[in-house]
Amino acid sequence: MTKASDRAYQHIRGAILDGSLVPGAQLREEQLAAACGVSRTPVRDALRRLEGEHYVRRNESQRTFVAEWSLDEIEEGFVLRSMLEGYAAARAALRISDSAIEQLCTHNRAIDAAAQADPPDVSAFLDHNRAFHAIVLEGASSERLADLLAGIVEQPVVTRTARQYDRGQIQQSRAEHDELIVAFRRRDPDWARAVMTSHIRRAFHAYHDAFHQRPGKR
Amino acid sequence: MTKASDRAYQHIRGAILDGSLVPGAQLREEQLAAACGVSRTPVRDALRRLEGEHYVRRNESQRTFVAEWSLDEIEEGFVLRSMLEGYAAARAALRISDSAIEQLCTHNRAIDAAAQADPPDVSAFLDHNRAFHAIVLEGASSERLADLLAGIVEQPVVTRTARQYDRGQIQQSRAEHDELIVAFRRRDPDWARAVMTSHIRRAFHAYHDAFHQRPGKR
DNA sequence: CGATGGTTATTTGTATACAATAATGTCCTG
DNA sequence: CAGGACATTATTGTATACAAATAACCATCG
Repeated sequence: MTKASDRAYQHIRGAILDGSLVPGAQLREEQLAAACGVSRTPVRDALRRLEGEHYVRRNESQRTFVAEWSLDEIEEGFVLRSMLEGYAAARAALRISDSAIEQLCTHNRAIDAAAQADPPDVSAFLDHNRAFHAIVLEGASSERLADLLAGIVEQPVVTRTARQYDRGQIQQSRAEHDELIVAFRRRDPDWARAVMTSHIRRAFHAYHDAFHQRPGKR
Repeated sequence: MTKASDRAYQHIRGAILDGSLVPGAQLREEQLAAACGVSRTPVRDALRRLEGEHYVRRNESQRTFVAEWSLDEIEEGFVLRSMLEGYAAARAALRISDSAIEQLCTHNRAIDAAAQADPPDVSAFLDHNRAFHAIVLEGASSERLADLLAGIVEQPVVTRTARQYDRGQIQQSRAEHDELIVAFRRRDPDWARAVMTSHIRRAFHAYHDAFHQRPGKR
């Protein structure tokens, strides 16, 4: 997108991700336009894009709201993500370049460092974790698959989960990444798929524990 | 969407599906606006929507073209569709209502009739086949899944394939649908998934035969 | 007191004018 | 004649005014 419409997109998306726009809140084009310093036209573009990426929803009379997620919908997201990202890992096992595998190692070393920092550097973990998964997806070299996953992965609620990861959970992620790297080195698509599926599945349970079992604890 | 923007969407989408807008053709907003009898604003909305559904693509300088599909991309579409629609069938096996199963039977009887007509009524087959798959997806009761599949299923090239189905292929489809119905009656998600995966996979080979092996024959 | 109808206010949809950017063509120069 | 700078044209992006649709409000009636 170009300048103004991109600015609106970043602004609104950022506000949703950092929680200043809460789920269920109504988004008025004129108000957003004022907040972003642009006119309604690029705001409308941004809202359509955010709707496609499931950050916002529109009701039957075309009014726009920050998306609210039920537990069922969130779990369904994790199931779909594990299926698609597992498939991505399988494809990547057969296609990823050695240099890309090296990059995976680099990011995973950074994740290890983030885990060992005191206190653990969760923000660094999030960044390198994101980069790690992006490289895997890139290695799958399927635009269509990347497109499907783009609409699933970035849920504010999921990001908030990972933000609460403790040292042990970060180390566990790192270990799973390491196993994936070995599967890649062996060019074993079935193994890669299984590791990735399990990795995502574990993330779901981390989310579930954090927000539905014993919220706030541990 | 509302009136004008919906009209533009239908018009452009229809022109792509019936081939009057060929893959690779550039779409100019002003020209489309004139053709649809609306202004550029709703045309822009329609193009964004069609971009999300992969009917059109935009190049790096924001110009829009009718999407072109490589063989690899088409096969990838079939793979993803078999995976997701297989999962939909598995979910549906555990959730679909008896009355929905009855509807599936009705549509499949209509497909049988279409196969036995002389000449086979391919158009009726396409309609009832579409309805059949829609009911399965409905039975899966996952909005998110429905959303992902929406962006994959309706490829002009795929529709063109099915339009060339002969009597035997229609009968084969009907038989696979019947087996799926039995799997639903037994509430067996694994069976349902396997049948659906196989069903889609066969469709891919029908496409491949029709357009890449011996075009026009059989 | 609740429901219903109509009036007002709010919000989104559309058209249009103008600005910005990319593509195209032309003319000069080596 | 090739290549490149510049002017011209084509195309998309943005702002704004107005129209249409929807929701909110209030009064009136049962």
